Amino acid sequence: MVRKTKLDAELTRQSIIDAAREVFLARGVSRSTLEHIAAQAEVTRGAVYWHFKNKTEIFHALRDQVFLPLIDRMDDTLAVDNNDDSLTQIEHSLCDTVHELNKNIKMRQTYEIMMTKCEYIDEFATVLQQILNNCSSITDKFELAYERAKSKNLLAGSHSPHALALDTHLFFSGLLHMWVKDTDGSKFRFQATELIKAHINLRRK
Amino acid sequence: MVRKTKLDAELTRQSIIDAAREVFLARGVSRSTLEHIAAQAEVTRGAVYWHFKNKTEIFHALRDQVFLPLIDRMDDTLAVDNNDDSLTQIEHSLCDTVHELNKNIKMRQTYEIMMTKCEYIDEFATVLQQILNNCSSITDKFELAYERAKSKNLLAGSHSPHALALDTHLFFSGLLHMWVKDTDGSKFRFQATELIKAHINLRRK
DNA sequence: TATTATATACAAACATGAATGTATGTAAAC
DNA sequence: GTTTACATACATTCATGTTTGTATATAATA
Repeated sequence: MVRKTKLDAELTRQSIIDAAREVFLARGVSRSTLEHIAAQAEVTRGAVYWHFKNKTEIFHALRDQVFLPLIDRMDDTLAVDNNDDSLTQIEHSLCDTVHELNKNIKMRQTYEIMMTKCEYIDEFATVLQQILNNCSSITDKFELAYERAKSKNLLAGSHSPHALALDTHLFFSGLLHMWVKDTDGSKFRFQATELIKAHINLRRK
Repeated sequence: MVRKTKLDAELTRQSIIDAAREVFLARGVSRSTLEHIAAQAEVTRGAVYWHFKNKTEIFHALRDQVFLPLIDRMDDTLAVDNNDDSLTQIEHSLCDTVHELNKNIKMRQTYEIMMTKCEYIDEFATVLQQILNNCSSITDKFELAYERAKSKNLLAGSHSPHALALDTHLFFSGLLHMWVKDTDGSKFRFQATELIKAHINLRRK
């Protein structure tokens, strides 16, 4: 078989991305060769070079497919200003993210790659900056939610929504990092939801 | 010059480690070659191979020099059961770590390498496990300190020392990650101390 | 103490493998 | 007939590990 239909080609492209995810996860980005990826996708390097300029481009394609949607999703669950308890809303947003990571293997693997199997240098360094930006966007959403909680008199103590939001953001960053590193699930994954609840309960009146 | 005195040789060894830190930071561990490191240390690869088996061994030497001491230091500041306010003790322990990272360039660079410039695969994977272990050791120390705080009736609310310790640990993990990524210091570094204070104040009665 | 032997601390050269990118070939889709 | 979607072959670079050479520090010996 040689020349495929457009659909076939798109499937090939996707299978290369999927293969890259497996290979990156197993060998780390830098030690993964295009030959590894091609073999895993059951094509030759020719196909890989046809669809992608180089390994970096595959990496970015992989990232865009699952990482960005997760950010958007968090944004969404936080944005809605329904008449729910705002603290519960934050809690749900965090739990939802963890839940999504739990059930979505591709997303989980991609996250693991991005956090522990790649080096943020040169062309990857910009990714770090993007992560920081996404983070401050999410922190802003937290802050708004905490402000709503404050105005509804749901908060214990008299802490500023801004400080609370930063604290929650750092907590969740830490949780995600540990969640990813805890591959056997014995330390964090099994109790992630409880940790989130406890974190939010610290703030409840 | 060829054969040096034992002291000279030790200086050479150290300069190779220092060179590796610079090179790792600039190019990432995987893209750093022994030639790069040798050049930075102003020796040849012959010297590098004399002192180290390979790049991995240099990495571990680098890590042991600054990473382990930092863990020990945290352990120490937390272990003492003086009659200080236990919450302040935790706060000081965290601030002290941040302060150390601020003033100790080598430590800061090494931390940055370990967090964003290396891939945790194969021989490095064990490092991840060690990190997790160190973390739970520190979490235990937090928990003991929170128990002391509770018995002295310093805590707001009725949260368990265990939950508080985990929350603090995750907060601090997140903070360190962001602190490292925030290389220009505009988002986290400048207010790390305030963030820590705010985190602890959430717990104060 | 002077001489000799040996191990040390590298430098320099070499040999090898592996990854990359490119160029070319080709059969089927359009 | 032309372009597409690859496979195959080729050229080049580059990093690694090893081997060899060598001047000197240091230990052994006389």
